[in-house]
Formats: sequence, structure tokens, C-alpha cells
Amino acid sequence: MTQRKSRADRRVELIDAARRAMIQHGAEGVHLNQIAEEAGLTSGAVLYHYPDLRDLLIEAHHAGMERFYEQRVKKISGIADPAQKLITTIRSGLPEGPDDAGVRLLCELGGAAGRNRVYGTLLTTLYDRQVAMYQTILEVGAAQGVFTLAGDSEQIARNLVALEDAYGYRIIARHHSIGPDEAVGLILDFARMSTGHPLKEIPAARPKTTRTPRPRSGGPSRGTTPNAS
Amino acid sequence: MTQRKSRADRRVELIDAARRAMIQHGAEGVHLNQIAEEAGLTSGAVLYHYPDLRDLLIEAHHAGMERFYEQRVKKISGIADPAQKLITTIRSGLPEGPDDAGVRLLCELGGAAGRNRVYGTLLTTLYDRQVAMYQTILEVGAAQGVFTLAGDSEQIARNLVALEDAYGYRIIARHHSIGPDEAVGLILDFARMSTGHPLKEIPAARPKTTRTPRPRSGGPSRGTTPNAS
DNA sequence: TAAGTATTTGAATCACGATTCAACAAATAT
DNA sequence: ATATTTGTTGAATCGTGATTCAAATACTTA
Repeated sequence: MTQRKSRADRRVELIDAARRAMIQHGAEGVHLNQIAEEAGLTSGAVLYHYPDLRDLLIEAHHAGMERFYEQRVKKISGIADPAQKLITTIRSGLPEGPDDAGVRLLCELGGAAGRNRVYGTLLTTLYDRQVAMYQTILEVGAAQGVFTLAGDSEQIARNLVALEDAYGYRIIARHHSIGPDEAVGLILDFARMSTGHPLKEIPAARPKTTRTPRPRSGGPSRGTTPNAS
Repeated sequence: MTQRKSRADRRVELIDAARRAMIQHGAEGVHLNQIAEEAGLTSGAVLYHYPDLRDLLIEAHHAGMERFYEQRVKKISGIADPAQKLITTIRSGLPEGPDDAGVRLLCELGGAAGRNRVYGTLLTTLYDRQVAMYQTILEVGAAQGVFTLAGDSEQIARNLVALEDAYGYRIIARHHSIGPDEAVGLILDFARMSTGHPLKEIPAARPKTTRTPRPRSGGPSRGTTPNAS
């Protein structure tokens, strides 16, 4: 028999298993057995903890969003410069690629939100929180004289989140010419117009320039070191 | 027995029935019987025409997109002024409300596109076509000296479509403070920055100002007539 | 009008997932 | 140690939807 767990532990595990299962099989297409398998249990055990599957799915979505949001907050927590903060935030709102689990899950929800009020509310709440996050960055930047806002900060923030969302969908759908980098570029174009700041992308050296096996005659120390602050 | 139809006619009918059924039950959650019922047939008859359900669903999505796109093209076909053309296009890309069938169907696809290459391609293609549509409007406007583009026309067009998409999702999800009008306003904010044009919304008299049962002392002929061009 | 063909039905069957539950095992309490 | 509670299994059952197909029905053609 599978290792026995306390009620609380098992519920947390199940939520995560459900999250994983939904990413693989679709938010609405998941089957109880798939969740059970993902958790290493039988369907009966899952039902024991969640007699109504829908509750589990909602909690899983909720957890997924929370995780997504927390990750973003964490990534910008150490950055002081508003411009770098903005750039980093934009990047953190996009999937890393077509298989990015977190964003995949959010995309799954878009359609369901039209038919399911709970999911609609969940998504709407996340959107509003993200808007608030951007708004704070913009306002602080303006207060410091770094940004010169071309309009209402809420309006700009809403459009920033909207752009993120949309390009997330494009990336997930495997658009041939829009990947994470291109999306960042496009959103930054808008951000520049809105903030009057050049928003140069200097953060974190990207060691991959479409393959860099360092073929040239080796210049001693230059390039890969990511501390060119 | 239900009225017999020719092969071609029936297929067209089925595609439309599938479209309607998907809007009600989700792009991936539709059942054969629901489609059959929507078409006024039995499941057997549906299978007779489409032995593989997936083919029908794909065709239905394709048709839905085509319809959506054609509607937009049609709406701007008569407009000469680039500014009005742009405004009208923006509005036509948004759902009329949370229950707008056409957009609902597109939203359904967003999640599935991550798992299903065909859907991904379908959505991507639609996106590219819309970008081209906007790009043409922008370029023509710039050539006529009406617009002063703040950047590459493709970049602006991509962001315009992205904003449309994202606000479509928000509206479908019943965001409390973002409806079609608010979304148009937000997108126009971006469009103004990008074109250097004020883009005043003068089109089509809106007879509804949050309820206008004309309670005042009745002025004889005035108000409801929608030809105040 | 008769023969032939295409479309549709309806019932039977099949497949699969959800649900239930008695039995069992692991923790915890006594 | 024993009893009790809690978590888990596995098999049985139920329900639903997909699939099949012979028969019936509506068209078409000769």
C-alpha cells in the first residue's frame, strides 16, 4: 500500500497532482484516474479526500495561480530600480516556452471562465492583482522621477497585463515568430511609450545566443560571467 | 424522420450545430449527442457524415474563425477615414458581452491550443491575419498623413491584436469593471500613443445611455431616430 | 412506377470512467 | 497490548456516451 499520509498532507499532495494532471489533459478533460495516478493513489482514495472532484479542481487552480503570482513577486522583490523592476516583471509574466506549466494552466482556464463563474472570478481576481502590481511599480517610478507616465497608471497597468496575457496565449499556441523574447520586446515597446523611459534590457546575461559553444579563439575572461552590472 | 438533406447541405448544417454545441458545452467537453440534438438528428446520422468527430470539431472551429474574421472585414469595408476604420476595427474585435458566441468559441480554443497542434495553428493563423488587417490600416493612415506611427507598423498591429484578445478574455470572464466600452477605451489609449491621432469616437449613435426610457416631457420627434449622422 | 441509392433511425453493444463499499493496514489512543 | 480511528485498496456496480448496424425511409433515376 502507498505510504499513508495525514489528511492535510494528502490534500496538499492531491492539489498538486491535480494541477499536474490538468496541465497534461486539460482543465476540463482530466479524469479522476489520471489525478489518482499522478498522486500515486487509487481513485477511491482521491474520492475519500474530495468527494466532489470539482472542489479539488478549483483548489488546484487556485493554488496554481497563487504559485504563479508568488513567483513573480519574489522575482522582483530584490530589485530597487523601477525600470529593471518593470522589465523583470514583464518577463516573469510570460511563459518560458510553449510547455511552461504555470501559464499552461492559466490558459486552460480562459475558455472555462466563460461557462463557469468560479473560474471567471478566479481569473478576474488574478488579473486585478497583477494590475495592482504593475500600478505600484509605475507609481513608484513616477514618484522617483524615473518614469514620465503618458496616462493614468491604472490604464497603463491594465494594458501591460493584457499584453502579457495575450502573448502568453500566443507562446503556448507555438506561434512561429513570437517566443518569450519577442513578446518581451513587444510589450517593452508599449512600456517605453507609456513611461518615457528607454527601458534597456541589461539584466542577467543570457548565455544562449542560439547556441554558443564558444568556438572562437578563447578570449580569457569575457562574456559568460553574469556580473556585468 | 427528419427532413433529408444532401450531403453538402448536411455537412454545413452539422458544422454549425457543432459550433453552437461547443459554445454551450465547451470546445473539449461537447458530446456527440449534444451536437446531434443541436442539428435535430441522431448520433448515428452525425457519424454517418463525420466518422471521426474530431474532423467535425476542427471544421467547426475553422468556420467559426472564418465567420468572425469576415464579420470584421465587412464592418470596415465601407469606411474611408483611417481613424474611424481603426476605431471600428477595434470594437469589432471585442465580444459584445460575456455571452458573445463568436468570441466565446475562440476563447475555448486558447487552452486546447497548448495540447493540440491543429488548434494552435488555427489560432495562430487567425492572429496573423488580424495583425495584417491592422497593419494595412496603419500603413494606409500613415501614407495619407493621418497617422504618425510611433514605431514599426507590425509591432503596433501585434500589440493591438494582443490587447483585443486579452480584453476579450476579460469580458468573457465577466470582469466587473471591464466591459466592451471600457476595453475599447483602453485599447484606444494605446492606439492614440501609437498613431499620434486623437481617435475621437464619433461613430454610430448609441441609443442606450444606461437606460433611456425617455421619461421627460415628450419632445415630438427627437432622440430615438438613429440617423443623426 | 419500379429499382436503386443515399440518408436516417433506433436498438444493441461496447468501452470506460465514476461511484460505492467491504476489507484491510497504518497510525493513534487507551 | 488492545481498541479505535483514519487512510487506502480493489473489486463490484452503475451510468453514460461512443460505436455499430440492420431496417426503414426518402430521394433519384430509368
